[in-house]
Amino acid sequence: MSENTEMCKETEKTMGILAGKWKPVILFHLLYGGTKRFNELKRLIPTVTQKMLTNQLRELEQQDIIKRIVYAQVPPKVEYLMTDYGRSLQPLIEIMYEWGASHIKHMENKEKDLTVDEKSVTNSD
Amino acid sequence: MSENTEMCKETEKTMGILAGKWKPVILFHLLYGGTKRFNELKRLIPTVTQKMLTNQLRELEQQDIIKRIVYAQVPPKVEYLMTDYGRSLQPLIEIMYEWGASHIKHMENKEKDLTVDEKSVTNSD
DNA sequence: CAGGATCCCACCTGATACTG
DNA sequence: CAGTATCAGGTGGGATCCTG
Repeated sequence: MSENTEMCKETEKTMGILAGKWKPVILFHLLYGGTKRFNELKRLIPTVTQKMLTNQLRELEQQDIIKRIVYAQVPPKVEYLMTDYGRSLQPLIEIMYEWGASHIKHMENKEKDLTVDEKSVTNSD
Repeated sequence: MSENTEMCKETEKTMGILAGKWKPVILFHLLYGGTKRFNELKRLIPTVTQKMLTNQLRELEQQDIIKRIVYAQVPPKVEYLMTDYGRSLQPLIEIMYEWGASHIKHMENKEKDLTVDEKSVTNSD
């Protein structure tokens, strides 16, 4: 964890995996929801477009985070699931989730502070 | 940590903080190197431009992650440091760092695997 | 020293249409 | 079903020049 050695390429690498608007959401669903088909993910993430979903899934696949299984059958069927390696991201996703949750509260409290700063301070609700 | 509740806005919030090419690096330096002046950061991150450094610092400041202290003096002096709240990101940055480090090794090993896949498999080194 | 202002481009993102 | 192809828009990021 040295500060000066060629800056922290490690955190950048991690960001390289997580960067991309939909990747954390995809990982979240695959981690906690298990194997999913393409359209299942699409339903779970209604605001994503096919293009972007495909895009992000491909990148995660190339990075060995998720696995893509194609079934050679007439109604195409493709499944996505976490690789063992991808599962190592779970603690990170979990921390991100928890930090995000507390961050949301933090911001809400800041709002309140601004709202009540003119009211009586004795009211400690 | 439910899967279906309005998708995981929490992880997205966290990404909202960390997104930006230079933010993790900046946070890394401020977390482990302490208070830094503008040009100190610029020296520590040689490939960043003034514009982007300013940009990312401003965003982190607005998000209450870092604090910007301006000294009203003739040779301008501005210091940046983590807020108490920003410091709560430390475990996250640390996990990102560690995961990134192991990821780099993981990828190096994949390269090696591809290199030796034609050699004798009996060599279990 | 610590930026602000401008120009520029690549790529990220999205909507729509089409296909094996 | 699970994409691909194409077009269009917005934004992140970078280079350069200028300033209090």
